[in-house]
Amino acid sequence: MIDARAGDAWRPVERVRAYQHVVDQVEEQILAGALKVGDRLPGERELSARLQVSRAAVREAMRTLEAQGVVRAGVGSGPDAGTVVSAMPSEALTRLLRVHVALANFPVGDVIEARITLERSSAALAAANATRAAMSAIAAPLAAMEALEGGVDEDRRSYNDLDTTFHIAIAEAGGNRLVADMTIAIREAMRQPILASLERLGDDWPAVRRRLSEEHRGVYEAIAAGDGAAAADLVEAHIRSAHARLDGDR
Amino acid sequence: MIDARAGDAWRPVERVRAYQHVVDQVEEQILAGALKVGDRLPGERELSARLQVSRAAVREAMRTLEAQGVVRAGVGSGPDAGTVVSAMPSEALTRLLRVHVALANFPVGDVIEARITLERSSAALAAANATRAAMSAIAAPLAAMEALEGGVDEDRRSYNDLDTTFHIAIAEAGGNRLVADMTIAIREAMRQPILASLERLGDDWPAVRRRLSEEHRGVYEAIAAGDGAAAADLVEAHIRSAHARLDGDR
DNA sequence: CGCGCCATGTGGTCTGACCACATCGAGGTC
DNA sequence: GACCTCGATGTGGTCAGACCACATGGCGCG
Repeated sequence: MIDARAGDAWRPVERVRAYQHVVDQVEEQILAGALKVGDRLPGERELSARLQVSRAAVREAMRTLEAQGVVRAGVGSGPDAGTVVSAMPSEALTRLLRVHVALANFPVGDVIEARITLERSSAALAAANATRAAMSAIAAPLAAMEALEGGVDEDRRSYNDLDTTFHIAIAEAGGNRLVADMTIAIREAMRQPILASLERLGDDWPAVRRRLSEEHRGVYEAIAAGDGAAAADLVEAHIRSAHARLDGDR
Repeated sequence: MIDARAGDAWRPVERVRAYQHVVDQVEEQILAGALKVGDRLPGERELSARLQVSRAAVREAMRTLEAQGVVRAGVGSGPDAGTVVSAMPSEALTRLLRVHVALANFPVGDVIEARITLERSSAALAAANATRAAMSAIAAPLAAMEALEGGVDEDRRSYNDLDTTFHIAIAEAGGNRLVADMTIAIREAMRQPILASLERLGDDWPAVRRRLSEEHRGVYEAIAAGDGAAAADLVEAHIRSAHARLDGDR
C-alpha cells in the first residue's frame, strides 16, 4: 500500500477559480502602479475579453474587490460611471466587523476590550497630534450632545449617533489611519447593539445621558490640554462605565 | 425655480442591487438563528428560485459573503460540499488588511504603531491568561528560531514564518478573539514586506537574527512570569528595534 | 443660439447550457 | 456474501449571449 504521507511532495493541483485570477490580476495592476486610486479599470466586457474569461467571472471578481473596499462600481456614463479603483478600507472594515459582531463570532466582552485598547491609543494620539480643525470636529458633536440635555427624552438615537461621531472624531484626530479605521469599524459595528441597550434603559436614560456627557467633556478637555495619559484613562473609564450602566442591569 | 434643497424629504429611490438583497437575506437568516455555523445553505439553483433572482445574482452575493469570511463554498457532494456558513473573520480580516497594506492605503508607520498597540495588549493579556497549552504554542516557534542559530544563513524565510507563528501564538494566548484576529491580520499583512526587508539585510542578518531571538526570549519569559507590564514593554521595544534595524538602513 | 432627443457605453440582470468534481448506490464479479 | 466498478446524482464553477436601466454627450431641429 502506498503511504500517502510519503507523497508530501505531491500536492493536489491548485484549483484556482477563474474569478480569483481576475482578482489577482487587478491587484497586480494596482501594485505595479498601472492602476491608481481614482482610475477607471477597463469595462467588464473588455476585461473578460482580455483575460479570456466570461463576464460573469469578471463580475464575481468585482464583487470580491468591492467587498474589500478596493473598487467602486457606478452605472451610466460620465466621471462616476464604470468601475473605479477607490481605497475605502474603513467602510470595508466596518462591514466586515459589523457582520461578524452580529453573527456573534466575537464575544461582546472581547469587542469592548478591543475597543478600549484602540480608543486609549486614539485618545493619547489625539492629545499629542490634534489640529485645531480636528478639535473642532470633536467639539461639535460634544456640544450637540450637551444641547440635548433637558430636552425631550426620546433622543436616544440622536445621542447614539452623536456619540459615534464624537468617538470617530477622536480617532481621526489621532492621525493614525489604521488605528482610526479599526476604531471606527468597532464603534460602527456597536452602533445598533448600543442603541438597543439605550432603548432598554427606560427612565434611567436622563441620568445616564447626563453622566455620559460629563465623561465626554472630561475626555475632550484632557485631549485639548494635551494630556495623553489622562485622556486614555478617561476614555477607558468612560467606555467601561457606559457598558456597565447599559448592560449591567440587563 | 424649484429649490432642490427644499426637497430634502425627497431622497432618490434607493436602487438596491439584486445580489445585495441576497446578501441581506442570508444575513437575516443567520441573525434569526435559522442558519448557524456549519449549516449548509440551499443550493444556488434553489436559492435563485426562492428569491426570484438569477443564479448569477446569487453567486455574486456568495462572493461577497465569501470575501467577508461568512461562508465557504465547496464543490462535489458530501459533507464538505455546498455553500456552508462558516465564521472565518480572521482570514477575511487578513485578506482585507493585506490588500490595503499592499495598496499603500495605510502608511507603514501607522501600521507599525497599530501593531504595537495591539501586541502590547496581546502580550499583557497573555501574561495574565495564558494556559499551559498556549505557552507551549509560544515556546515551540521560539525554540525553532533559536535552533536556527549558527546554521545556514539563508533561513530568512523560515525565520520570518516562525516569527509570525510566535507573535500569533502570543495573540491567541491572550484569549481576546478580536484583538487576536486583528493582531494576526496585521502580522500576516506584514509577512511579505518584512521578508523583503530581511532579504535586503545582507551580511548583517546573523547579528540581527541573534538580537531578535534574544528579544523573543525576553518577551516569552515575561509572559511566563505573568508580568504583563514588562511583556508589553518588551514587545514594543522588540517591534520598534526590529523595524529600526530592518528599515533604518534602507 | 438654445433645447430636446437619441446614440453610445456603462454596470446590472437574466436565461440556459455545459463542465469538473465528489459521493452514493446498483449491479456485476469473484 | 464480500468486494469492486461504474454510472446516476447533485454540488459549485464557467460560459455565451441577450436585454435592461441609466447617465452622458453630441447631433439636429426650432
